[in-house]
Amino acid sequence: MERRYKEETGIERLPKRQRQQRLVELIDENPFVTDRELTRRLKVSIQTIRLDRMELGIPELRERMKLMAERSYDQVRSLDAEEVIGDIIDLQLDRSGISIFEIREEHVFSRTQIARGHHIFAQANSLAVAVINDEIALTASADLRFVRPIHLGEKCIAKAYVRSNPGKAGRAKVEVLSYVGEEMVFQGNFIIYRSDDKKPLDS
Amino acid sequence: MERRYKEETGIERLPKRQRQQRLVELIDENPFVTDRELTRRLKVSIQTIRLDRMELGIPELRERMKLMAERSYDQVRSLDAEEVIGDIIDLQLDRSGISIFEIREEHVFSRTQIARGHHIFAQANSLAVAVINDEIALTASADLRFVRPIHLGEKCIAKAYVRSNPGKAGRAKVEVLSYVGEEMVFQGNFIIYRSDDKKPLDS
DNA sequence: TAGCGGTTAGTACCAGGTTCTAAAAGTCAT
DNA sequence: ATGACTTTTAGAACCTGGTACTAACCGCTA
Repeated sequence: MERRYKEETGIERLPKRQRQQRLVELIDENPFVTDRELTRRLKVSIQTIRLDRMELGIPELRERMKLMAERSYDQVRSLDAEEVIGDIIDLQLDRSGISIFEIREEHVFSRTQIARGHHIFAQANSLAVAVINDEIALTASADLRFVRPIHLGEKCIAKAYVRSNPGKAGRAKVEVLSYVGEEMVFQGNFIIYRSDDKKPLDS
Repeated sequence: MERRYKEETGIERLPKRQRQQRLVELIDENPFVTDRELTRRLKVSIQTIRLDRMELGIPELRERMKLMAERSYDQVRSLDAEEVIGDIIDLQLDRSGISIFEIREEHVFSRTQIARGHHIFAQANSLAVAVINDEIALTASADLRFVRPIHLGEKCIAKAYVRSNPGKAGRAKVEVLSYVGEEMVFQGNFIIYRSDDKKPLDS
């Protein structure tokens, strides 16, 4: 229930609900804040802060830091596995491959909710490199068409087809077509250098 | 100095140097280990563990977690600001722009230390979009050449030039040339849709 | 035998909490 | 104003995972 605090106290306090909301905001914008600091900001006792945290299910500072550390540690470990962007669900080396990539918050322009091009490229490029059956495969050149914008939440399915020189040295041509549902949203033609050639160029 | 412990103790211990090396390994492979756990693994007292940590300059568990949390927090924050990949150091809207991007661990293939193509593309693409003076700018198509591989630690300087339709509706052509030092390492031609046009395509 | 490096033990103290009990203060209906 | 009720505050005991410091001990060697 809302409470009207005595004006005599002269202390500006918020009703419970608003205070708890503010608490969430404060911790959100600085997860490293201690309860003691929060008492200063919210002008209530440390016990109130702690009751609020309990009600809201917000763990203590150390627990928050531990969670962040663990999360980042897991990420670092999986970053190594992230040689490929998107999940490859089918791969026939030197022939074709399919990968799925879901457009999430971090992939879109915040204003428009439209995926940034380099993520779409990254998926296609990764797949093109993966499909080449070679020690080292690097993108030499590419020709891209972004057919229509891809939005937050859409699942982008990339299909790669090796168009030339399968199993042979030098450069391979890979065509990648990306779809959302039935609709083609991206098309790219990649030239990939293979390791047996003398001068790999990139990727 | 090396010590030969009594065999009578029956306890297998390592000389100081090797123990400290092992300590580093253990903390390295699991940064969340407590001193107490380390006493179990290394069969020495907790004081020895702590002396070792001091000598080696390894902070306590909580400090380690805090550092990891802070590091990851900074990353998350910079990801948010990462509407543009690379630091833009010069921008003349509808004319030209320059950005710098340093190739770090997370940008390279671990095996070859060569930057993955999509990062180089991301820098160029971001710059091409940024240089267009419009509400919404999306990549419609692109034509890329990865001239030579870019390695870990190299600073990639991308220069973008608007080639057509400056300030006018429809689509703009942007050429991006990326250099390491004097050497051109990447070249891309982008077609960018501007918001005043009816159907933006991507980026 | 004294000295030295390395190890261990123990105590006091710390931050940043949790858990629990209890009391005080504010609010509302009657 | 009174009693019931929510909300806030206080305080003490306890916890983890340490730091800081003092003191002792062990094994070896000069």
